[in-house]
Amino acid sequence: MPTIIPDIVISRLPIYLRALERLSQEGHEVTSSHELGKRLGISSAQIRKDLSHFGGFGKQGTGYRIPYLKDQLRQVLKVEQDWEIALIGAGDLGNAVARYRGFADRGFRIAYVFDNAPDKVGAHIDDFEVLPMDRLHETIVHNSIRIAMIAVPAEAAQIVADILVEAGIRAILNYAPINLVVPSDVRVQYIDPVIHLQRMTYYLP
Amino acid sequence: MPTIIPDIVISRLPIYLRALERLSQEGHEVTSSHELGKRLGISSAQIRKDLSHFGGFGKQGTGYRIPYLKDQLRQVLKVEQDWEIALIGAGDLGNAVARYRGFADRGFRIAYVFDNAPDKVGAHIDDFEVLPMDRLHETIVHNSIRIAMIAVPAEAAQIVADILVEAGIRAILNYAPINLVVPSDVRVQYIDPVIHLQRMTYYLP
DNA sequence: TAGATTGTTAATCGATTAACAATC
DNA sequence: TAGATTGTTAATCGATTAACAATC
Repeated sequence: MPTIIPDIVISRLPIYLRALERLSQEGHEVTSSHELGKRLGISSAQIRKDLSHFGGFGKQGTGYRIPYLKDQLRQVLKVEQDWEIALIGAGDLGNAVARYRGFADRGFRIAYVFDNAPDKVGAHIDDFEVLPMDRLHETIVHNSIRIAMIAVPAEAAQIVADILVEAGIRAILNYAPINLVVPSDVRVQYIDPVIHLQRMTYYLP
Repeated sequence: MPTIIPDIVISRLPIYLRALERLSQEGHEVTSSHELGKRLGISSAQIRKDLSHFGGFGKQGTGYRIPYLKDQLRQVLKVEQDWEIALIGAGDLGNAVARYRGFADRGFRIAYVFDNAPDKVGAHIDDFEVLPMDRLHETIVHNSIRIAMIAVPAEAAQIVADILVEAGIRAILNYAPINLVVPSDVRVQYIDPVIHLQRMTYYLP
């Protein structure tokens, strides 16, 4: 697409895609901006507007064919094939992330797990072996990995991020509760449950 | 405060608080909207505007005293004391969440863990015992729990949410990758790593 | 005092919504 | 055809930014 799409639009596409996958599972073949909006608590106008940035995916009178729209969104988001991910940190959280079944079929596959604790290196989590941190750089470079997840303690997160960026990582999902400093062409997303909780307590009596 | 504060402002306050905690740890006593903004990639004007909704926390010429501002933000967000949380789901993810040390000192404490798998009920995760699901309702009511975290498979999440709402839960942090339907006076926040990843792949070449 | 930085106002920018012609 | 729903335009709404007087 020629014009630049607002990031806030991009941020909603995965939500639409997730809802469409759910609708598929429930046996639906077709949906409408109205139905989707009601499920998601979003106005139907916004959904139509968002989708129209990428083309006309629907039909007047009938709505959207779910398999087609899913496919189109996957293409837009570039998740038709699986991206290999490097996971750094094999503690409780890293373990849980490594075992999480939810990445499959949604565009991602954890390919390598790293840690620097001597008692963890060489251990197995399901099918993969925990690799030592000194193999991090070479592994990323060699396998052209573009995405990494950080699941190390806050103190180590920035150091890990620096190595990742240096090795060519361009997208980081950071589970450590600190802000990372990275070059502007590297994207970072944060997962910090406390941030979400604090956002809700404001409204509690 | 009399006027209603935009939710987008509220959503940034926990980020500010986290950054202030970090600055404290690094030994800073004072900061400015400019310094804070540079760290967070937010304009200084926005930070001043956001904070000014709740009062004048700074001093012209010198900026903000960090301990004072932290304190004020904690009060605004209602996280000066710890909220007790019920965690539902003691699988890999539930385990990792239950063991996570990051809730302490940020306003939260996991108080109860539930699961319905016979091999998990009665087991211990650190100091707490996994309770059976049929004790969920009574435990929440009895202890006036207001916040819950859902870490069960997607198929079970809505059923669990219904029980939680019925029992008086008013804020839910949902780790299951589905949209929950709840009454409008119940807040839900979602943690789905795939959503964040898909938001980043759009920008990858 | 001079320099710095706040809190706030007004201007700008951008996102959401309402409405409707097009059309399946 | 009649009913439904899209894609899009224009209007509204809200959020961000720029600028500056106040003042530490």
